[in-house]
Amino acid sequence: MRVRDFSRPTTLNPDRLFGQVAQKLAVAIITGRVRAGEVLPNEDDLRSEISVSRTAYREAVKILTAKGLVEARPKSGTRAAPRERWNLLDPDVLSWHFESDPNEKFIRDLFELRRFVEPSAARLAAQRRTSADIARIEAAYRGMADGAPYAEATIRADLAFHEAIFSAAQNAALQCLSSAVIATLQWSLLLKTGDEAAYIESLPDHEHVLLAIIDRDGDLASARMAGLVIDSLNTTLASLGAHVATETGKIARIKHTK
Amino acid sequence: MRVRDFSRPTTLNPDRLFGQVAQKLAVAIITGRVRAGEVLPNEDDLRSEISVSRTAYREAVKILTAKGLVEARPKSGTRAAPRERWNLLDPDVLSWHFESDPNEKFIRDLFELRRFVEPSAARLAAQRRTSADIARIEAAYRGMADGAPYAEATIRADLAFHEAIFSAAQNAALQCLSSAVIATLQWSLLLKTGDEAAYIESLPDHEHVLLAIIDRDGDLASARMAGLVIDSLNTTLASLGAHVATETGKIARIKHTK
DNA sequence: TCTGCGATAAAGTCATACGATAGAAGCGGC
DNA sequence: GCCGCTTCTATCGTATGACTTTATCGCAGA
Repeated sequence: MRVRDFSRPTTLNPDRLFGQVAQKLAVAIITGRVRAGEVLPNEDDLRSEISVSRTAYREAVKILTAKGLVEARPKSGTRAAPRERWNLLDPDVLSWHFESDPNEKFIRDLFELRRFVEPSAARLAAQRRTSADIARIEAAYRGMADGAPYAEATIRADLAFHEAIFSAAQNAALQCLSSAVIATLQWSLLLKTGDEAAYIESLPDHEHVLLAIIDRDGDLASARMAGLVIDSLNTTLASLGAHVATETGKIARIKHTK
Repeated sequence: MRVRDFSRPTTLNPDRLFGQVAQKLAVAIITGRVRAGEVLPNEDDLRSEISVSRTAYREAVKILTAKGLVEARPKSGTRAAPRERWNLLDPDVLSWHFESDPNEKFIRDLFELRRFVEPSAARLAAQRRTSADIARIEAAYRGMADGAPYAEATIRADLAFHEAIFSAAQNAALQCLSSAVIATLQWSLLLKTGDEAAYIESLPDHEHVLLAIIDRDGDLASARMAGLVIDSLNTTLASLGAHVATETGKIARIKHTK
């Protein structure tokens, strides 16, 4: 499944050769086409599919190594790493997940993380926000309210809304999780596309969060954000169920990890 | 400040050349010796300091690119990226932070993250733990209780305790944060070294968390873990204050971001 | 002053070569 | 025939030199 990916192209240069190779390999690993075995088929693959020099190949491997997707041991070969080693929260790794089918367990995990993290971020944002932060969040909210549901600009505004809140929380470590939240949102919006009612109903929730942050009411902002996330999870799971039900052929591919 | 680093050597191969170069560059960036300017002095530096081929240098740069520390653009050169782009939660990036002086703001940020995430992890662990999880957590606790405070084995047991709880939470996304928590703990333990009272007082807290998880009491586990984190933050901040007060020469180097 | 084209610098790509070593295959001794 | 040792090979790591691509900067012309 190839979907629209609105995440900023953080590090991988998609137009550069090593970036393309890295993406190709990463997707093969993440989708499970390559397990914990040798990645060596690529050495032939690069000779057959797209002829690429060893330099470009090695640099692609270095990128994947840095993100924990592969492990290159001195002489025994370059193997795909087990999933526990992957930096699942790395923006690129998350973005590569969009190339594969939705893994329901992983989406649940991400939503769980949102459920824990985003209310706290909203609380901090309420306590620490500057007027500039308010302007950013408010602009994003307007973009959501004014645009047509699921239009590209509207989706971008939705993502910007949540990102601005993380930014206002003034916590560098927390900020790094915003990419994971953005990815979760993208999955969610993608699956819900067409369910305009759910989108419109979520608008007041967003506004309530905004108002609580303006009022510097941390508890309220946290509670409202928690409600927002839970609603989002529920509608997403409903859509996911519908998704699975309609696309019968894909049921088997919805993998629950263990 | 070079300190003991107990984090598993995730990806960087310290014995390999490109790994050493990557570490060298990363530390230079993280400590702030290189700002958002050119990293290009290295091209000469590698010629003067340790003569390293262009291959090894480029692969090191690729690693740093993958972790968001540098941005390489065709003509304008390879620049150190602004801090917002860094993958601060990447295990290697965290481990490289240990090469620099403690940044109080960053430690606070990490503790804030712990404060939000770890109680939730404890709650999930209580709900989902298997008997194998219990065995792991309990073994780690015993290691903490039996060993001498701040001995290497004891510290490892402490880290293992928290990691085992993350593992028991059965959430892949959450699990990725365990490396950040481990890093926070290491800073904390390092700063508190010598304060045996604080360590001994924390033992019952750990045991209470363990018991709540055994009882599958999520609320209790969460609350107790929250208390543990807060206590840890308080004693750490106290030690940090003492640290700053005694090492007068370093006060200026304790940087508050912005 | 603005526009555009070429010079230029740096990253990116390719090809080749050699060294080191882990793991496998082959060989010989018991 | 089984076991241990040697050799052999595959693969990663490193080095080097040449060429390509790209984007910035400055000069020249309108």
